Amino acid sequence: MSNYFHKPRKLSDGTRQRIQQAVDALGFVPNDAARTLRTGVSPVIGYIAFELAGATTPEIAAAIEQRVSAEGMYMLMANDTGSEQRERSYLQLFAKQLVSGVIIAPVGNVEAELARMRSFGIASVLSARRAESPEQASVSIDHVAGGKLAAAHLIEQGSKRIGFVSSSLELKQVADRLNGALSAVHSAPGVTLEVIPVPERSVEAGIACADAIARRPAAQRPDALFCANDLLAIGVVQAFVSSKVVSVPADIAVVGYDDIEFARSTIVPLTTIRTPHAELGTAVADLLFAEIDALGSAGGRDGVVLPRPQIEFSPELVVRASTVPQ
Amino acid sequence: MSNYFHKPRKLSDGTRQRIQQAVDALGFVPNDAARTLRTGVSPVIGYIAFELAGATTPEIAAAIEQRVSAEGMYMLMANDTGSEQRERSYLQLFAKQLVSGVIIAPVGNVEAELARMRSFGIASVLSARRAESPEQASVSIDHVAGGKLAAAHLIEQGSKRIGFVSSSLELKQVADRLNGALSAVHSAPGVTLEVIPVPERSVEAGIACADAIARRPAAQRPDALFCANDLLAIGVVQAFVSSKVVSVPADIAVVGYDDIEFARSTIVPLTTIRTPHAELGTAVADLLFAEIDALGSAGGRDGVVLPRPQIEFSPELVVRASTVPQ
DNA sequence: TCGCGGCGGTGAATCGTTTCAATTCGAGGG
DNA sequence: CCCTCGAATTGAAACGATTCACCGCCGCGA
Repeated sequence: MSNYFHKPRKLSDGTRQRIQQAVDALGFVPNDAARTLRTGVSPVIGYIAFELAGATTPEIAAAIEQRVSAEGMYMLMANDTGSEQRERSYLQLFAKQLVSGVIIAPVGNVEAELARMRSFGIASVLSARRAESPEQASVSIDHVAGGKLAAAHLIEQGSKRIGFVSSSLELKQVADRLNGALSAVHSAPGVTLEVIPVPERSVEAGIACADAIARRPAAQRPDALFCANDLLAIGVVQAFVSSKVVSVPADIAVVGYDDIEFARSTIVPLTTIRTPHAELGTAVADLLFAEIDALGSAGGRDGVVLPRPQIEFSPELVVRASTVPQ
Repeated sequence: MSNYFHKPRKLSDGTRQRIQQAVDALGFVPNDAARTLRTGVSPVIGYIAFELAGATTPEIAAAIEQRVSAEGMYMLMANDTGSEQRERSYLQLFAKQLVSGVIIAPVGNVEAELARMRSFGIASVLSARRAESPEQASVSIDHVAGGKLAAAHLIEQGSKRIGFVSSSLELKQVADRLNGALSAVHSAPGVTLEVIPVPERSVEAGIACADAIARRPAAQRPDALFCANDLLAIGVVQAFVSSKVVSVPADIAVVGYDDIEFARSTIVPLTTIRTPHAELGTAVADLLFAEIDALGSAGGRDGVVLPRPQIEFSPELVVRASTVPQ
């Protein structure tokens, strides 16, 4: 009866019906473990993302899922909750399960592990972070350019004293934004940049930060704030609006980062840096399929690995009322 | 060498070291497919949730993941994007993969499929929806009680004409909220409830809805709005505040639903119904492990299935400024 | 009528792990 | 010194789907 599944065209109608009945009657369920064992491939793609709750992850995941399902495959997500150890153990789980490919937006450095997995046939794409090794495919966002865009826009609007509001500069994505902003500031004479640290990247941290700034003497306040993400920016704007001491954007202009759904529907719509999530997800999925093919055809033949694509998306500036008076 | 993995205590030190070296040298990776094929179980729990982007899902997922990982197992998520067909295909994927258990917050009706899966040994817990069959374990939230709480609170604050803002009453969770609200209204003489439909449950839909209400003659406006979720409520409040025609809560009080993170940090902090997400996630995971045990020990012995637990959480009212003047 | 070719169908080997039975080895007691 | 017992180790069977080789049957052409 094995032909029923993999070579249906070779079966006569009679036999097909006979088997069909048996399948229905017995409630037969094919065993994927056996199939994977025999064929060495599984129809699933693994996606590991930290910060599931983040506003960007779901959109990316949906885009990947769409491409993956169009290919007749499945995407299974694992969310390490920011734990590097958990992240690794999920990578190993996927490796043991012989998934067809892995997409990972990592917390820690996983390139060595990915290289090892590649050596026995599991393709991977690094997402949201540029790979250090040329053999590792990646799709990332140019956050330096994003930071530069934001700062340049503020400078263009006449800001002279810019505050960069952020937590943990250890996260590369955030450090890049600062570096981009700094480069824009450096090429603009007379403009200064102050780093204003906050405990976390949340609305509440933004509110607290804005309150602190509002309490400064007016002369010591920055005239613009570039927040490391939209949550912070939303908190900042809200606090300023409520306090009535500082007006946005007249006294202080505010730029966020990410263009989350809320950004456009806050009380003062937020100028922000849009990172193309859906496009990124689609690109990641496409690249992964390319990697799977490459590994399947060339990978086995020799030890030489060609440099793999490292795609980088450029974010764009979205101007709204928080920097430009209406 | 098989003993190396499953009976390490039965090996002498010498042999263990010999194998250890071989494993390291060859870069040996165990094959989970073979293991699953042989043992009939896999160390993964499947979680299928619609609306990954929803504010509640990540928190529930994190709670489940925590319990699951404490048990030495793995949780893999699949997000159908609200598609009943995709939901089913992921259920079948998990079935074919012989996962140990499945947690599902379904769009459609999947109880028959879950029963079928149970018949060959895959345990499941229905999440966020009460099971219709007594044989199906479930953990849900009593949205009727939630709706009642919200309406009762508004009535207590003196509201007489309540508007229920929502999209698609087909979603059971939403219909329940309305039913709860209706029961509170019915027992309060002189109070009326108007259903105000919106195209979707988003901030923007809330804004549009509020604008429409603000344009009504003052006498025809409701004096309170119960929104089916916090996004709608946030939009509504923001639009009222911006319009300056209607003041919250003096003219119109607003209650949301879910208590998302934003609810407490909006310009007018939102009164809302808090559903205990983390507790729900933990309860779901605990119940699933219980189901797995039950299926493993008793399930095989006879055809009789005892009624399974159907846990129901009660939501609670969180009072903030959108209903009570400060 | 006989032979050959092709198509429909069958059976066996295989994947890697687990599990259990069988075998070997060593030690200790009679 | 030999036998027995037990622990350590080895070997083989089984899980279920796939794949491929093989077999039998039918029809067509010579």
